[in-house]
Amino acid sequence: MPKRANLSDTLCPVGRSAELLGDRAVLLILRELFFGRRRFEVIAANTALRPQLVSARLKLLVTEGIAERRAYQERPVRHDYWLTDKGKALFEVLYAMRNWAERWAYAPGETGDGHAIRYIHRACGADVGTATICPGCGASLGYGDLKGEPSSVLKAEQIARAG
Amino acid sequence: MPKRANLSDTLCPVGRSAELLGDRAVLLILRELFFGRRRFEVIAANTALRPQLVSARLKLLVTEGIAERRAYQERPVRHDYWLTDKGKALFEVLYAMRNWAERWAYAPGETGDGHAIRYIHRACGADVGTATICPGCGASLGYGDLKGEPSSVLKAEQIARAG
DNA sequence: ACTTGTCACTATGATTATCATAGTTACTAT
DNA sequence: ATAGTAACTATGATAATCATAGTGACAAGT
Repeated sequence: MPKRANLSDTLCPVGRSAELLGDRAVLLILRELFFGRRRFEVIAANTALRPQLVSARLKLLVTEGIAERRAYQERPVRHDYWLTDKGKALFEVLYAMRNWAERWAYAPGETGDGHAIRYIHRACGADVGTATICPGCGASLGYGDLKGEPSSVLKAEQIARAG
Repeated sequence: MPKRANLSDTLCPVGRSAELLGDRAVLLILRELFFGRRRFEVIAANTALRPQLVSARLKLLVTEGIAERRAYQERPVRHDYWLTDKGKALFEVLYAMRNWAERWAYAPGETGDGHAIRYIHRACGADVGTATICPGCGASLGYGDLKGEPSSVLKAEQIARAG
């Protein structure tokens, strides 16, 4: 591709988000980070992206202040990637994407019964479905409040990919 | 690019959404459709995307059941594009993207005072800020409930693009 | 000491999506 | 007959992504 027009200089907030999020690799890597998978090889395996792409996008996420590269051990030095606050704030976007897909992107029965990923409100244990306000206790829901639980069919796929 | 791996066959809902939404052109065109801009030339001008791209993505959105191509006049036949229910359901995603950018993607003072786009709850007139529940009346907010009002600086940019 | 293994990448060459610019089709208006 | 508009399509150049392979730094095992 030629040099894409840069959207960072538009004043439109959707345009600015699109500059970052309008990229499959970025979205998949963010998904991994939100699932707590922080290591390069794990991310590459789960997303099925080539290492150069993972490398390039992680660098981008770091320079954009969305992820942070940390050494998790010395000798040998090994690094992993953590979401910053700016990165964690993207949870609402990924959650909205998940909610849309749960409703619109599956054939009937494809996920077994119920959702491909169930989200549980840690504080009260309620299955929140696709809500942004806990149907059990009324609390508003953000990253950290929820625990994602893949359905058995999705879990099987993830194991196949990792293996 | 070579044939990308297709994400539609993953069971992960974020992956399925990413297959569609992980594309700058798709996001920008959706933004236009949500703003009620339905005609090819208008979309192309506002997004600054080349007509082939607009054409290709609109076709994709139609085959995915997200947009619908309608004739708005005969003699000469002219078409425009409307969001379907499946498309309208993507509002939460775009709204989350806007909310994230309003908080994280601007330098201080860059939008004048306040947000780049203000959203007003049609029913009660309250400025909802970045909420998903109206702070004025407590109603939950979806597409159709809100009226987007670009700030003066953003409006100026849009006029410049269209002109 | 030497092989094997792991992690986090980088290198190379092929493919193809997107770009910039221009052209097309089908009609209306003057 | 000429000019204009809407909604595209065609062509050739450029660069992002692909598939496959390789690298560097270290650890563990024989």
